[in-house]
Amino acid sequence: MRQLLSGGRKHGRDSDDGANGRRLPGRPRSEQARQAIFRSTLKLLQRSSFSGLTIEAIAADADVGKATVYRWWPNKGALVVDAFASSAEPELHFPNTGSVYRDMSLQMAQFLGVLRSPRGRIVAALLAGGQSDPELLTAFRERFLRPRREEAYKTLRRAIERGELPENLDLDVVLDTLYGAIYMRFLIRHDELSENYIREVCSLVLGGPLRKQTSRPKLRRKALGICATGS
Amino acid sequence: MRQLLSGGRKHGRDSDDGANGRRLPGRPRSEQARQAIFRSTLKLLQRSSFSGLTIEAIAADADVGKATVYRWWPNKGALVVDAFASSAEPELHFPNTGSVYRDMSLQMAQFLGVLRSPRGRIVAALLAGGQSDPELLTAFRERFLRPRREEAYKTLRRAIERGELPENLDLDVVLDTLYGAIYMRFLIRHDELSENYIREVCSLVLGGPLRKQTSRPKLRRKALGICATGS
Amino acid sequence: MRQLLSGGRKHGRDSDDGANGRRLPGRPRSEQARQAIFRSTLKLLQRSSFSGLTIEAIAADADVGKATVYRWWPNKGALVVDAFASSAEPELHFPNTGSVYRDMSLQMAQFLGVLRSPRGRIVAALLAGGQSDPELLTAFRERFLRPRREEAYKTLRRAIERGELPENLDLDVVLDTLYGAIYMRFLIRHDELSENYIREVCSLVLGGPLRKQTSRPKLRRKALGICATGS
Amino acid sequence: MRQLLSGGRKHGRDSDDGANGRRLPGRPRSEQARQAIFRSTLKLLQRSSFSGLTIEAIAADADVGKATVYRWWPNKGALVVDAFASSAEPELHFPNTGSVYRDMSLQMAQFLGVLRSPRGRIVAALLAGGQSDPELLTAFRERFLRPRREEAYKTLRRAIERGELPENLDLDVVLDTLYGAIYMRFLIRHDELSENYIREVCSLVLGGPLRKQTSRPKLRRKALGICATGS
DNA sequence: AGATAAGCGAGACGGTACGTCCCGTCTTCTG
DNA sequence: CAGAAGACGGGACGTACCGTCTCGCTTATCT
Repeated sequence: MRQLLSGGRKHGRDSDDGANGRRLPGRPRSEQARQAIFRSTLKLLQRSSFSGLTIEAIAADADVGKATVYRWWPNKGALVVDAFASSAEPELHFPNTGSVYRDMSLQMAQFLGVLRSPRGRIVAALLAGGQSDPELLTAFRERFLRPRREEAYKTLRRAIERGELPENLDLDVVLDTLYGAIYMRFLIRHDELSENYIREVCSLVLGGPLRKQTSRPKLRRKALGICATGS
Repeated sequence: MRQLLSGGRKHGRDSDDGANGRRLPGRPRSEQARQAIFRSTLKLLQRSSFSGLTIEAIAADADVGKATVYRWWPNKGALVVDAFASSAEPELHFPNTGSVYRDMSLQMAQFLGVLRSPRGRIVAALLAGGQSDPELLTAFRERFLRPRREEAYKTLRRAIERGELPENLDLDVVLDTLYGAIYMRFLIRHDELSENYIREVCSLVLGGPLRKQTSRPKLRRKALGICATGS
Repeated sequence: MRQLLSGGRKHGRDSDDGANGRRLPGRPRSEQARQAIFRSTLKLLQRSSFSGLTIEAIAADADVGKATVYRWWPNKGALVVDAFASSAEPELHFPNTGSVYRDMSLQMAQFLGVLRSPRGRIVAALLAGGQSDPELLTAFRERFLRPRREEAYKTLRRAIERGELPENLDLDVVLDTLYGAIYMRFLIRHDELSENYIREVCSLVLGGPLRKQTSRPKLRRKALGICATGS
Repeated sequence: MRQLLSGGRKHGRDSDDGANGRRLPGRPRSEQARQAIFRSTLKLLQRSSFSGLTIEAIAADADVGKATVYRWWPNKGALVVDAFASSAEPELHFPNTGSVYRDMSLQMAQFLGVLRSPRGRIVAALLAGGQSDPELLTAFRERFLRPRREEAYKTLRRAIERGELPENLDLDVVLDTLYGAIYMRFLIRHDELSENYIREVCSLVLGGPLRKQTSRPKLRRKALGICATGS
């Protein structure tokens, strides 16, 4: 996962921190340039789409030679995913409230916040670009999706231990159903993507909180309770 | 909605079928060229991605002047969506089996078939392109999504009338949850997109068929039945 | 010379004036369109160069179908030369003052007036276009140059008869030397093209008028001494 | 005058030969590409006219990117004039025989040789193109015409010092009359452009050589009689 | 009067070249 | 040896005209 899409140059990050602590000869990589490139990438990506973003523009905006970009990233996708990862890491953790419904809907609401922020454009750009660049998609999965999913597993397993969810549940199916509902409205934009929508999705998939039951009793009873036992 | 993304030329389709039956002066649009362009677009799109597809290549493949393409479609996206819609219309209908679960899962399996076929690339291309071109996304929604959704509403309403689903159900939430699960795995490709996955999603969201109960009794009872009553 | 560059259609000009006086069936050529095309051609040529002039623009400006232009003129050059000839005929005649110097310099001054007028652009355009289109050059010679040259021969022969010029003079050499001096400054634009320049050229080639002698005594005395005193 | 029509890029010719001898950073301009472009330009110009010449064809023939052409020359004319100047510099000098007539007619015959060679097409192309592109014409004057004219002045001044020509002669008028006669027949092509024509023009304007008098006695006697006998 | 014929405007057609943009690579000098 | 600068061959962009074509309509002569 490390350096997923980056080039394998001499002075790249992670290359000189071996046990010996020796550095290679020659000028070391400019951390300043690296960050300027990230900054410009994210900045430009908020104005244009993935396909409208050009290395030329990034290099110009970052006051950096085009070759410096190509030296460290093999293509646009690798750079974008790196820039995204470098900026998005610390957010989006799962709470532990003692209720799956609350844990999941809170985290999904956080995620919704990200999608609505300027960084939402970047997520869209990554997924768009990933449709024609498998490595970009891989990077998105490894660097963004997987870390969150690991946490989500824990949240769901806690719910199973508490008895809130059945034991033989396929966690991936649950998570893809929950998050798929978000991604769908985010990517296709055919309907409102609101906190209330998230609550309804969670209710539908996880069973809602007590106060929700009165408003949707029939679905639960009919679709799953009675139907299940009575027929 | 008609001619959503097409140029506003004189001899466009739908322009001469008014009540008067008169044609405009000037050479009429070449239906032959139009179809050759569609054919080449779909053909090339199965080999390359949306961004790798070029108008130049389409025109060359269709033995058509580049200007003829630009005369009728303002951009690549408009052309692709038109070509896709012209080829995808007649499929993907909903059966009426008397069971929501069966109706929905059958149609979703059909849809899965499309996504797995060469035309799946086109759906991916449209959604990717749509992230930077709102009109493309609009066209996708109007020409592809909406017709299917109208049918889906009917299917769900039949289920409500039969008492399979509760009356105050938000149909859009149900549909986005079901199809979002498909789109998510289709676009992010992090996990298998199989008929079995579809069945599990339908079970989770709609409640499974009778024969499925034995295999997943706990989920239903725990997640929704017992949980609902017990908490 | 007739219809030098025009196409050979049925209803073209000069086609129905045969002995029989019969017209062909079918709609006759529109004289109105013909003149509108000429008008637009000359108008547009004053703004742009020959190569910058387009049939498309002429047709649009003349409110005429592009095919109507192509029906009657095989190419841009033919049209331009036709338009020019239709507008320039009546000018540029030679006076008969009894002095070659005066006859020639007066006519050359008239010509200078044409070159300085908006029509000068057209002469330049014709000669420029003629460098890559032999027919255009031929048309320029036949329709514009030759008629004037015929008159010029007469003027020079009168001078020979009067004894102003020697008998075995090559008239073409004299005329090309005189007019070449004008064309050179007109086309290369390296120096002033004034009435005074014309007088000096005439003096140099033909011998100047008596009153010019004081200002340029040595050249005159040497080059044309006897001539000057003898006439 | 230097770089008359060339673009103002960093690594253009003449840009690094300052006193310091330092080069600018960045890849230097490819001399190889420059010469290949010139070669192809001249080669193609001998087959087609100025307007038929395309940058696209030049770039293809020179195995060079189209952008490389546009990087250094703003338009076709600038390129053509540059290519022409780079190939025509060393010729067309004036002899010093002790006779204006001989000096001028010899040089004019050399010039005639150029006009008749494949390079003649280029001169025609330049003057044609120059009618719609003032900069092209300027370049032609500065790079081609002026150097020759400087030499011509010296030739004529020598003649004045020798007493062959009068002192107050307007040299430009003489030269434009002589060369105008050539340019006129070259550009309009209405009559033969031969060495004999040149001799006749020189005789007419400068007074012929002694041995020429027998062949054209009347003109000479009248026009230049005294001069001829008195010298 | 009707048939036949040709010109008219409009405007779409397959093409070609335009001049621009960016690609990803390269070559050079500077730090 | 990295970095900036910037030129390189390449290729697609979207536009402008080319000269041709197919329309519906108009204006004539010929039967």
